[in-house]
Amino acid sequence: MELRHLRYFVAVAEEGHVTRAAERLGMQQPPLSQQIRALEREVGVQLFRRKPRGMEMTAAGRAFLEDARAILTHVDHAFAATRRTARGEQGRIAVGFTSSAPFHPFVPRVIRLFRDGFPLVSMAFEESGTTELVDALRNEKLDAAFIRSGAPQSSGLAVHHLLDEEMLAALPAAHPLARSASKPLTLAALSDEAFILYRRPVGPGLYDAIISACREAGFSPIVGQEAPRILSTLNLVAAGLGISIVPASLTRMQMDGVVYRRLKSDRKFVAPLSLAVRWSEPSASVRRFVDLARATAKTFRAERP
Amino acid sequence: MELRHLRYFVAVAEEGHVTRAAERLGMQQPPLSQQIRALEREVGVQLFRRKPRGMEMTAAGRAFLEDARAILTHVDHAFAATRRTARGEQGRIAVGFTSSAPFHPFVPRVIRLFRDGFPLVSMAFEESGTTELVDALRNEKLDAAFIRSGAPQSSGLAVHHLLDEEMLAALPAAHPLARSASKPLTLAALSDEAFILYRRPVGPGLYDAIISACREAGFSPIVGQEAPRILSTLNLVAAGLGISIVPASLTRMQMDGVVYRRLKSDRKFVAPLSLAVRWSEPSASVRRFVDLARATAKTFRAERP
DNA sequence: TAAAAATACTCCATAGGTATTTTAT
DNA sequence: ATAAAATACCTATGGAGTATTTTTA
Repeated sequence: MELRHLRYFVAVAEEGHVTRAAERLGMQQPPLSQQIRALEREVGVQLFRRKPRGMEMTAAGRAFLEDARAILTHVDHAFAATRRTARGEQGRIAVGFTSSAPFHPFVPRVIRLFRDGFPLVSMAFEESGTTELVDALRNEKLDAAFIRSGAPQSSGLAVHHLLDEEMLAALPAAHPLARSASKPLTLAALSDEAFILYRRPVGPGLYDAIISACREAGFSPIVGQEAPRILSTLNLVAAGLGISIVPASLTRMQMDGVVYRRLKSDRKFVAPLSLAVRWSEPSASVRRFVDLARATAKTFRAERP
Repeated sequence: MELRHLRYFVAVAEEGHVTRAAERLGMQQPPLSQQIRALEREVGVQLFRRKPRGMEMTAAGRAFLEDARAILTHVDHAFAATRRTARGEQGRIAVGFTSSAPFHPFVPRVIRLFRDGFPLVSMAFEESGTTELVDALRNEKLDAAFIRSGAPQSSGLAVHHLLDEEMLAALPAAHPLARSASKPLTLAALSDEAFILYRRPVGPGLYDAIISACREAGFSPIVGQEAPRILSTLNLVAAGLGISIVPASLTRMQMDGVVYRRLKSDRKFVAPLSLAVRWSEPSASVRRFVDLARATAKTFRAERP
């Protein structure tokens, strides 16, 4: 059986005459007659009663007509859906991010824009440490991940740098340096403080950025506690266990007992926000997502120079 | 596009290799390759990525695979359903009956047996007068109807006689003849009574049977009230407005104020119960229903000689 | 008898087969 | 170097066309 048989059957059923159906199909009557008979032979059921003035459907024919129509429209829908999928307008995309990423207003904005632009692409989200995210990308559990590193730490992934974000000192409110808000704080001034850092394996991007910035400022930071999630560092700072350096977007979390201060340094002290995807053969919706993220980052940078 | 393309696509998708898929399909690799390319060209979308060791589906290919499988199983289901319909095992059947028919235990029994034997045939029921039933059969609103006539009153219908049912006199409880239950009642004894009859146009079968039985007994019955439904006649009898003659199965309705008495006559005084169907091209499920009704009637007659 | 479907045949488009080349690791 | 897909070319099945016959109300 071929779809041709269904198309022919529907035409004959709707016209009630082989001759008229053949006309509608742009073919001759005899081959159409033959195909209909072939169909009846294959199903093993008489679908039409031959009357001197046309064809009349049997009960079995009426039953088959419904299915035939449904199958043909299903084929059309399948084609349309596949084309949309190829264009990236339909499908599914799983997005991950490190715990610090969603605080940056850029991230929800991109997701909102993507939702609006590609409503037929369903999205799934997951938050976890950078190493887990990278693994998930490799195993195809995720399609894209917002991370805080500028360059790919391992092959197989493409890391698109989107934005640089200023780093701020997070100090306990009781700390002496928390009061003198007038003059800018230098990194060097923090050389004797215990640093509370986001644990390296879960967030190597931020960790390394802080360590190397301190090195450039001429000292090796004293690492006190290490926290598993970015918000935990703020809790530890609030508890007076040390100071930390966090991306500026964290100020959205106004936490009691924590004071943020800008850092003055000769070099810009920033943390990157990037989007990592599998290097090879990303699906069209992932490409769309990356394109949208990069374009949005550009307008974002233009908004806040 | 033809179903062939879907079958080939599914095979290649499942095997991951054109060569292996060709083997499974019992054909050679090159024509299969060509058909897959033809499919991709028609959809306008790349469904596979050609790798040095096989074919890898794209996101669009995965989307299409689901639909392709669904379409192919839909085709199988359509075939199976059509065959069942042709065998009368699936479909829909609309059954009508005159108001007196459902009291006969035969009718619910047939319906129950049909339900059990052909669970995929959905049934619809309708009760109305014989003329309406006949019209409904002609307009294909009904497929079969239980009526009370022995022969087709109009062409286009086949009337299958199923059972003969004894007719009883229904008398008001206060009536003198209602007491002497010992000696059999003759029709002639009722010649001076007012007959309450089921209105002729709604039930010509019963009406004519009663009139002609009276004629044979040597009198023309005095027709008092006419009732639109068989139960109404009993109400009128109970009210003392006259006597009536009804099929024996009506005794299932034990109505206060009505007494039933058997009739003694030289000829058997019976009312027929028949099943009417369209004469031409009944659907297989209707044929099944008729066959079952006739077979059941036979066993029924054997049970109650 | 007349309109429509079925049959008989012819033809050719194309699905499928055979042999070979190209491709990518 | 090798496995697999693509290309080139050939064959033949069967879908479609033409002419004619059969069917039944």
